[in-house]
Amino acid sequence: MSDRGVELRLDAASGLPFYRQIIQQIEHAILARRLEPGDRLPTIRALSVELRINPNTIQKAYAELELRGIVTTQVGSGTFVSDTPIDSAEEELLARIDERVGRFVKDMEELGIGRERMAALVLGFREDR
Amino acid sequence: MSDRGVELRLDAASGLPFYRQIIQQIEHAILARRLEPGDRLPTIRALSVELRINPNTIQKAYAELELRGIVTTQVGSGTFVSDTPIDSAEEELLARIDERVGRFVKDMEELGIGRERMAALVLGFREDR
DNA sequence: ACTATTGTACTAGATGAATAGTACAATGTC
DNA sequence: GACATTGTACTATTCATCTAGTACAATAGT
Repeated sequence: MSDRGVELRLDAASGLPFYRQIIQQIEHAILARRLEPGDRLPTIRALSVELRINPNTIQKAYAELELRGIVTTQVGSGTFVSDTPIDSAEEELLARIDERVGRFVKDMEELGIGRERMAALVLGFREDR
Repeated sequence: MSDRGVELRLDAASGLPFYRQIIQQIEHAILARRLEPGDRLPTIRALSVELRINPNTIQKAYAELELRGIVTTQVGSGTFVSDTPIDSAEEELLARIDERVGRFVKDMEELGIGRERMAALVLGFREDR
């Protein structure tokens, strides 16, 4: 069974709320095949202890993941990666997105731009002339 | 005197606060030479009426622009674009940044990604493995 | 059946930020 | 010098949103 699983790392300074970081990292782990269908996610309580945050915050993340069909939850037994968490069409799209975001972030960081500013630039950009 | 000046357009749905949109758009107008050194910006009150927002919101934007040396304010007469709002080294950098942001936004929009999501992806991206 | 373990629901606190309200100060104009 | 016009300062309200607290419900294991 090896080192299958998620290694969640929260960054309070990132500007992204915890629950959203969790979602993103789990999604990413699935795309990277570090999590596969059927794998069990850490229990809400276990994570809540490990990350030192409230159970509800993780619950919120898991709930959204379930809504998107990425995980399935079974009260009493846990939360599991769905059979087909991401269909292959979507998967390819996500891979492309990830690739572009990575390129962009790297480029911008080389220009000395921090994440927050990148985000602001993206939000405020207008094509107009 | 022509059509020199700014055409500010606020978008409440953009996720960026008004005062920041104002800053960004004025900066952009300067880079695009639609505003030049010495040009007078709309008065706080005039904008407050036109945009239907509180004077203080514009004041906040102008204050930050002044702090950055981009504009100069004279109580009684108004707010003006500084002599050298942006030095040429910085200008080139900003142009490059703008270009990359534009490319990125366009790419992502073609993939069906909205601004908010782009911002979240940027904030949460991790190079790790 | 019992008990522990899992997720769930609901409420409330806390925080932070953006914007608004209102009154003030300085300068320009006549 | 009076008055209008400009920016400024300070406070407070609104608002959203995340996170925490706490108690509940369902399932699994024995």
